[in-house]
Formats: sequence, C-alpha cells, structure tokens
Amino acid sequence: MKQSKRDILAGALQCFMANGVESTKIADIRDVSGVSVGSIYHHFGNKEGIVVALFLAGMQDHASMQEAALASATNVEEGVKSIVRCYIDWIAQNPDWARFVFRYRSLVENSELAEQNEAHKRQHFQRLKLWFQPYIDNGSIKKLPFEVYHSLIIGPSQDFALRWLAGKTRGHLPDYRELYTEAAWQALKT
Amino acid sequence: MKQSKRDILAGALQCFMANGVESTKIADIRDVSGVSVGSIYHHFGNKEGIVVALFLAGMQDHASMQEAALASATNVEEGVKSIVRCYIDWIAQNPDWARFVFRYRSLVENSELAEQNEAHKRQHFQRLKLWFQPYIDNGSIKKLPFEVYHSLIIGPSQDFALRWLAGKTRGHLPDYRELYTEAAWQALKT
DNA sequence: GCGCAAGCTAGAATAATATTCTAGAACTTA
DNA sequence: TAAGTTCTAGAATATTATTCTAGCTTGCGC
Repeated sequence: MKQSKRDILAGALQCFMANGVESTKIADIRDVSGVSVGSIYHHFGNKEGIVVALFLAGMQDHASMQEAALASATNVEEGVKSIVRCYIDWIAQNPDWARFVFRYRSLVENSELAEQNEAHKRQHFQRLKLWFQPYIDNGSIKKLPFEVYHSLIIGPSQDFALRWLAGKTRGHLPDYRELYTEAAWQALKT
Repeated sequence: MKQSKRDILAGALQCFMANGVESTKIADIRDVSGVSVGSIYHHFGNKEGIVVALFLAGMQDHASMQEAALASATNVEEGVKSIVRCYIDWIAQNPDWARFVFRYRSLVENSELAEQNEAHKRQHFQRLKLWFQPYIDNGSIKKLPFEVYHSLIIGPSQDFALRWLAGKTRGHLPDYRELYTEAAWQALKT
C-alpha cells in the first residue's frame, strides 16, 4: 500500500477517535496526514470510504490472528479457549482500532461498500465451522444451532471489552482473560 | 410531551433507521414529521439532540421494564433469568428502537449531552446491585467482581440479538429465549 | 374578553463542509 | 524516453447544518 494511503488511514483513525467520524472534516485529515484533499478523494472516494477501509483492515487483522491461534489448537477445549484469548488480546493490543471497529461497525454494515466485508466474514465463519464440526458431531461440546456458538463464546468478553474500552470498568481487560476463557468453555462443554 | 416533539422523534427514528443518522437531513425529518426546521431546532437544539433524546427514552423504557421484572422475582435464579427474558423481550418488541440504540450508543456516549444518561445508568446499576448483593453474600451465586456479572448475564443474548436485528440469523430471537436464559443461570450458579 | 408574556413555528439567510473539477507532476513500462 | 496512467494540489461548487427574525399560539392575570 502506498505510503500516502497509509498516512491518510493513520491520520483518519487519529481524528476519528479524537472527535468522532461525523465531526472530523476532510480538512482535519489533510492537516494531520499532510495529504491533500484531492489525494484523499482520489484514494478513498469519500469519507465513508476511509471508514470502510479502516474497518476492513481491522477485521481482517483480527481474523487472521484468530485462524492462526485455532490452527495450533489440538482439541476443542483449546480451540474454544484460544478464540476467547485471541479476541481479548487483539482488543488489548489495539484498543483504538478496537474502539473504532465497535463504534462504526453498523455504519459499515449499512454501507454500500459492505459486500467485501460480508464475503470475508462468510469465508472466515466457514473455516471456523469446519474446525468445530467434528467436535460437535462426536459430542465433545453441546449440540446447538451453529449461530449460537459465537454468542456463547464471545458474548461475555465482548460486553466487558466494550465497557473497558470506554474506560467504564475498574478492572483491566487482560486480568479477566482466564475468567472469560473458562466461562466460554463451561458454556459449551458437555 | 408536546405532540410536535413526539412527531419529530417518531419521524426521526423512521428516517434514521431508513438511511442512518448521517444521511438523514433535517429537511427529511421535516418532510416526514410535518414539523418545520425551525421547530425541530427549537425543541432539540441540533441533530445530535434528537439522537440523544431517542436514545435516552429507549434506555429508560427498558430499564423500567427490567426493574419491574426484578421486583417480582423471589429468588436469584428467577432474578437472573428475568433479566435475560426482559432483555430479549424488549428487543423483540421494539426492534427498530433496539437497532437504533445499539447503532448509536457510542455516538451518545461520546456526546456532551451524555451526563443525563450516565446518571440514570448509575442509579439503575445501583438498584441492581442492591437486589443481587444478598445472594452474592450468601453464596447463592458465584462471587465475582461486580462488573463481570453484566457481561455473563447479558453478553451472549446481546451478541445474538445484534445479529438477529441485522437479519443475519436463521433462528428467531424469541425462540432462543430459554436457551440464553438458562445459559446465564448456568454461568452464575454455584 | 383583553392584553401580555412565553413558548413555538416557519422559512429565508448564512456558514460550514463534503465533493467535484481541472491542470499539471510524478511515476510505469514498453 | 515518451505515452499512458496514476497521483496531487487547491480552487470552485454543491450540499446541508445551523442561526436568525418576524410572526403565530397558548395560557393566564385582570
């Protein structure tokens, strides 16, 4: 990726997190990134294009980390737990990016540019399904509608992470890593 | 509340959910609600003011429903379960309002006008704490940092509800009411 | 019922901001 | 190296939020 594009994204994330997408002006991004208004439009089409690009990059970064973690797990328990750990770790390591992704998720999902996101998500989901299916079939974890697993595994840490990212918690997210990891496993094990 | 104010809120919710807050123009709200631009600004100050009002009303509606449910529960298990049921029911009964609340939560939380929300939330949270504390003390449920309970109780249904509201699930949210209710209880019981 | 104050309403005027346009600079590659 | 392509800058334009002002309505003391 071109350096100027990278600069635009970095500057935009900075502005978006400081003042929100709505109140950051294209001129703000120009000032922070040093790239002209014309270039910004050349690369991203419009403000939403910047938001979508930032969002997709975040999702993909997390997804690949998750798949790597899953690949080295050798049983369901480790699989489930590695997903939770990876989730918490990604958020703890990229808090601003995570705030951005949570905050503007629906903006992206309701955008015209969302098909790319959908496609990636479907593929990722498909790979997760393949990994877990044998364990579902052999009764190592509860048999449930597939769409429910995600919520049982990630739901609790997601809720907490949101409040942690907003600075609304006493405890530090990583300190609860094992708590949520264990809770996810307890929710699924037979 | 004045009828014109109500009309503005109803029209705004309709517009916001059809096209998103960013792309609904004040003029759109005027067209749908039949109330002039001047009146809209008189009542709500600016577009964000409308968003905040709509958000607060939703939160308070749900909170009072939740407190009513809790008041008629006579033991912890019923208390925990009634919170989950109430949560799912409110979302299933007010899907558009729920979509709005989820989608623009962070917009409101990052707004100047958010103190009112914070105050209400703290009070509500305090009342929940009072209700649960005796059961925590006598060991009817796990002893955990207080801030973790919310995520264990609501997290899974929240995650599923978000996908249900986005039309991304096969199953119907209310069909999983007992599944999530039971899961929450299993996560907390000793 | 009358008059006045407060709150409300309409739509025009203004200001802020996103987006487009144009001309040219900098690469790419045959 | 020259044609083609991509990129850049900043001015011009279009869109949209917000403010302003003048008039309308409602409630209330007399």
